[in-house]
Amino acid sequence: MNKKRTTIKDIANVLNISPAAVSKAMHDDSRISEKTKKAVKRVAKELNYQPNHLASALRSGKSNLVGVIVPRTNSNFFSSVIENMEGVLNKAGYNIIITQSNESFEKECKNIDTLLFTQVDGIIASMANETVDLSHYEKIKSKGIPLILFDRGENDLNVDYIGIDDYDSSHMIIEHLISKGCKRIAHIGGFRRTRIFNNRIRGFIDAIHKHNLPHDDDLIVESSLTLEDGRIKMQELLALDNPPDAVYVASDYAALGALQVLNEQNIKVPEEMCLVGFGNEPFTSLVSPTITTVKQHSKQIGKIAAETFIKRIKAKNWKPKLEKNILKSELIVRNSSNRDLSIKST
Amino acid sequence: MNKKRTTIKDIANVLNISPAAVSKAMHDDSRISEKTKKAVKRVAKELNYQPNHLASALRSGKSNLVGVIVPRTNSNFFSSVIENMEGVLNKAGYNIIITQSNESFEKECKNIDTLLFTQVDGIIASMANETVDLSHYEKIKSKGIPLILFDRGENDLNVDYIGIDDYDSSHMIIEHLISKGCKRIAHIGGFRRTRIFNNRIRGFIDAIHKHNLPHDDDLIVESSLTLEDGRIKMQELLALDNPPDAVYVASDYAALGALQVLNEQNIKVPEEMCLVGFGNEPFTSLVSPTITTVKQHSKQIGKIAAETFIKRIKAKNWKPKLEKNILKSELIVRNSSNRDLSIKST
DNA sequence: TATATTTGCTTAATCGTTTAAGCAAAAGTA
DNA sequence: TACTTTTGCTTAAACGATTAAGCAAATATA
Repeated sequence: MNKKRTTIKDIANVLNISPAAVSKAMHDDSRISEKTKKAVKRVAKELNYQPNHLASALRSGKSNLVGVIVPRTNSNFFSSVIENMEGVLNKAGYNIIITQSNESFEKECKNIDTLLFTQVDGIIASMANETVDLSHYEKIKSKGIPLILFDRGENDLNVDYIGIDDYDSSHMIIEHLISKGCKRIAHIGGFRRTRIFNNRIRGFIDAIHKHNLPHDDDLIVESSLTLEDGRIKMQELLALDNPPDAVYVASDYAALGALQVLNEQNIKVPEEMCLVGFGNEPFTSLVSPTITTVKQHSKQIGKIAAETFIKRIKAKNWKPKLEKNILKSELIVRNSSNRDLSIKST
Repeated sequence: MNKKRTTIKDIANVLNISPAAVSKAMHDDSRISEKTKKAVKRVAKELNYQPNHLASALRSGKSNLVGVIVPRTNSNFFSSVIENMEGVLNKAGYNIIITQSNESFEKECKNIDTLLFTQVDGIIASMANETVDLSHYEKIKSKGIPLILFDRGENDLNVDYIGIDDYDSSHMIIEHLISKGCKRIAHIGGFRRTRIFNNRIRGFIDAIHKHNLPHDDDLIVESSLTLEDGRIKMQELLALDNPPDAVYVASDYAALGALQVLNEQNIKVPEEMCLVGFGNEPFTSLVSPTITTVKQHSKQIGKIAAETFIKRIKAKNWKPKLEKNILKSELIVRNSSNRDLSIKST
């Protein structure tokens, strides 16, 4: 029962040098001879030395841990972002702690406390739907550790941000729908208080105006964008005196709910109603009809977020110039909007 | 720019007592007077004291961190397990570090190294599909920290395990299909080397025999159970001279692939072919027809796994009696197998 | 009143590493 | 040869908490 871990002291004893020399040898300090370095590394391997992360973190003030906060992990988008973030961070010697807010403001605050308590070197987060008060994020900033936001961000916080161009995405969608002959387009959006949803709504309205389509307030609704919200809002839209001939939903989950209602009411998609979602969740290609949606480049977002963190850590002199990475999104046209123009036309 | 954190020393200075007294007061040591405790806690709050987790972990040898390894987080099952595990562990003062293996053996090994390096107090894991060699898990055991497996476990490791009764689940499914008039049932399973898939196959075979249905080796196939695998294996089954009238697929993803093929080939589900999946992924209730599946009680599995860990930590004297929690699963009957018996009957 | 026990703290060592400071010996320079 | 510089290490003090040991003063017990 060999409970005792090997420490640098043990290595030092074997080689009759000081623990300090061992520590420096392990870090390839220039003031240690190659011979000693070789010997130290050999003995370290022989004794199966595993550095005590806590001790080095305590001494150096660095934990080599990055905290990640996402609304939930069981979304394809977030899980893909995390996977790619992890790849970059692991290579740079960082490990990540993933926490979920479940879209709850309270849980998000707790997560931040947990992460700060764990002495993470930085936090990469995507805000919960509920979040309006930003004081807990200010807390991170005031500690002086890097904070990077992605997808769900907030301009007021004045921190690095990586996301897609939501405003432009709305334009892409509207132009696609117009090209499919749609004349009266509705938008089931998220709440305006969240930046990305506000941008999507602004993009929607501006694109509508640009192309001289009717701007009817009844056609723009806000919700939490759950599947159930999608159902309810779709029903409301269908009950209008003058219902739309296309719906752009700001989330795939809500789009699915809308699709269910359309199927139930025997409204043919895309013939009678075009439908577009957002996020490219896997199920969009599995349901019938398959749903046209927007790909958010989760891989790049993850990588860039991680790289931005590393830049911030390396730049000791906290430069105020912020990274605002806005990626172009990609429209994935599927059956829910891909109707034959030879029948209906311009 | 107030970079300096408050330490117990600062509190001690304010109150003119020793840091040791402060530490004890914070931990409600019986040898500290109520008056001092009150004062310490008041000053701690005033100075916004946050205990340095690294220092206490280093000294006490406990990190209060639990490592979690899952094949992937973007599955509803695993994300729900994690959420519930987290609830229990947070209450007990533990935080969790989530890592994903992406079903890769190599990544799993790396994750274990990462977690051990981070000095976690225990590891709760579900094994990757690829994993056959168990030496890296033995490494955890040899460090003397608790290892708890769930869902994807392995008897040879001789550790605590929480999962559902896969053998019994197969029986439930077969009996349900027989009650729906199915006479020739096929099984698209996972690889036998993984315990749960082996159990499902064993259960399938035994149930077939028990009810005197034909046991045809062509009707039992093994695969990685991806959506694509489901497609391929379904096509193979349909190409048989004597194809089945029902298919039990050991994963919802593969079941979805099978359903796509059936839809494409205009084979009516459930009239001509009954289909049952496994896992109760959300999309099973979203596709058309909805898929009959098995609910795995992710919430309970998460909770019990966390509670088992806590038990192990508290039981300093490493009792060899292992927890083997086998929960009963629940069959969720949906349209893909719910055919009208008044037409076809016993 | 004398002794034992309890209370409420302090002192100092410790966890394993990093790192500033320092010091010989070796090598370079004039 | 006499000096500066570089090399290759050592010493010792941190980092911030925990904790065993100890010691007065207060309280209890005989």
